[in-house]
Amino acid sequence: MKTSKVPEATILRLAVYSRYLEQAERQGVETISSVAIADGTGVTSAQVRKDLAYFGEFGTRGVGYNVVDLGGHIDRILGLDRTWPVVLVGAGKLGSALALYEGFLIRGFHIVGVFDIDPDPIGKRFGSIVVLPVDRLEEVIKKRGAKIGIITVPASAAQEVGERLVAAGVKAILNFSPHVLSLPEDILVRHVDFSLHMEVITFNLTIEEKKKENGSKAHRR
Amino acid sequence: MKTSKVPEATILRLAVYSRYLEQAERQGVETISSVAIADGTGVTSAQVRKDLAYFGEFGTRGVGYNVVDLGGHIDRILGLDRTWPVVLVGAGKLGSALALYEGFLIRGFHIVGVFDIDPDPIGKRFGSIVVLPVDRLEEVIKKRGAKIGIITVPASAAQEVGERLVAAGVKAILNFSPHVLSLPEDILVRHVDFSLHMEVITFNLTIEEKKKENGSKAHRR
DNA sequence: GACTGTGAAGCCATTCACAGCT
DNA sequence: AGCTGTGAATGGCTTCACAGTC
Repeated sequence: MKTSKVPEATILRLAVYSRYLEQAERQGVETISSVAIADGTGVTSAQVRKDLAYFGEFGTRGVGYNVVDLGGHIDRILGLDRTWPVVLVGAGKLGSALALYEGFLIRGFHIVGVFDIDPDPIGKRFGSIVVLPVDRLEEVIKKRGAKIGIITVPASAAQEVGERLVAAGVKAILNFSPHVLSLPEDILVRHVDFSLHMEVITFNLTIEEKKKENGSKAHRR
Repeated sequence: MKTSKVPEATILRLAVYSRYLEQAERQGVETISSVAIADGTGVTSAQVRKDLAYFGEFGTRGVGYNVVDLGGHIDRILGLDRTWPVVLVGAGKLGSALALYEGFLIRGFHIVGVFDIDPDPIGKRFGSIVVLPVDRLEEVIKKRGAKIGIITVPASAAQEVGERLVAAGVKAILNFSPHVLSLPEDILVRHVDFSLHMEVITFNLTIEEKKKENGSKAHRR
């Protein structure tokens, strides 16, 4: 019983297709080809068709895909055909930004609880919800049935927070702290580290520079 | 003149090794094996050795790697052996959080300018720097020699901001807006979309649920 | 004996190219 | 003719396994 045979890259692309289809739908497009989706999302048309083929046949040969239809299918595949209650621990700068992040709301991710250990931010409002002390974490997770948690606490507190989330019934965690969580295998953890992106950038910029240096060196002799 | 033959996955892992080595160094470890690095970062030891092999021979057979030494090599490879001036456009919630993000500072990414179109946040201080109007974007980029820009503006403004950054000399962009930028090929753009992570999570949670359903269905008949 | 560095094998994802439908 | 769906070919990354070194 493996988790699935679908590449993660495919899932990420499906999410991108979904956004593109929403846009096409807003523009009143009714039918769309794999080439059009590919152009709009920066992949190849064969890739689009292969990705969709993992889940069924959604198009009509000689015609293309019905935009609304395909969008619905993809959203169902991704689990976006419903709302997901999410709890967030760590009401610092980043936590506050995420609690109010519209991208989450639009896609059905509802922040139903924001928590902090520090008494300072407790009582603050983020939209309709109020920052609570971490003591009430378990209570809220259970009452709201949250299966997803977001961690935006400092590295030192991350592991403990992760364990409490799991103990209270959370099945998946989006971790923005720099600490690498060690949690049971069946818990889905995704680690977001902005510096990692920056480092890919600086690696490439550094290569560019080296190339230029070598170029001028070759020229010189 | 291809950009390089090194897989991006390798670069990302090098960044992770770098963090792990820093930690080992702080703990006073002098020598470390590929197995130890692998265990500490969740990869295989062969992977660690292969990744390093792209750039040279840094270890001693029968012994392992010198922690400080290897860390230095990796940081040089990633371009982390210096500081990088970075400008940030969009002083909203997320922009503020990033402007103060310690993870950047620690790794040598110095935010040397924060800009906004909205007059509201202008004049606000983030640490030592003050939010400026976007008119002064070009001036600051040139004066400080920034090659990296971060975009945290709404989708509607992202494209224009991207173009202005490039026109002023920025070579790489970390884009937090939901808009997919179209910029010259030689500009390195990395798109960060939190919802994408969430969608990978909901896809997997949805699969889990389906599995359980099928399990009980199979049981029932 | 321990551990690195690496060619070869294996595996997985992407691309190709075309048969099949409208 | 146009476009999807897919088996086959390709390409690239990861794992294996071992020769080389300390």
